[in-house]
Amino acid sequence: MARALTRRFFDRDALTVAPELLNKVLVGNGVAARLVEVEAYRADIDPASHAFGGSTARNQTMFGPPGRLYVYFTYGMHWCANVVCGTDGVASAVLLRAAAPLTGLDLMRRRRGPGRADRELCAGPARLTQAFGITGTDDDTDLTRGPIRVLDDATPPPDRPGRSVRIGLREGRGDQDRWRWFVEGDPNVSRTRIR
DNA sequence: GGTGTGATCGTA
DNA sequence: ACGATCACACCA
Repeated sequence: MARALTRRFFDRDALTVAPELLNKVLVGNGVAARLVEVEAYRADIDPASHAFGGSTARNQTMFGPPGRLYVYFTYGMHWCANVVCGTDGVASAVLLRAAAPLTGLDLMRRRRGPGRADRELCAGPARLTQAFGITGTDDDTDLTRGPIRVLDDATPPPDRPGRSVRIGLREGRGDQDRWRWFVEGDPNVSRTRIR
């Protein structure tokens, strides 16, 4: 029996929430997948965060209540989805980077393009949103109540999750930045190209 | 397995 | 000008 995560779950530091999101189930728009890779972003100490420079029209959602989707458009063609966290007074979020498809694989394949291997459906932040049909219209929707939710089906996060620096960033790297967590050995973890 | 490059446009 | 990316070409 699966329960939707409540606002209380997200009302904590993104660095605490991120590893606990591993193995939770993202469900909505006719599909479901188990989260296997996430990254934390924190505007106060994090030059890589979209909110590092303060509030703008684009990053507004990150300054709002926890448990909402922050969806942004990037590279002129891709959408990426985050869960807003509640770190007090700090715009923070967890980027959903990859998931293992559970149900609705036909629908995912229809959205992603025919002939995709199962492991290519949700292995990457923009692939995941495409497989789920998530776009800018889903920005600021409530993940604890809305059509898209995160479920706890009593599968615990890994005891020893994989951990690394974040992917694709030029800013915000350092010894303190090992804010990417993933399920070690899962074939749906995204290809990691660190620049 | 890996690396290199073009696509494409909102944001700062 | 560049990006919290992807797909495909090509090499190994």
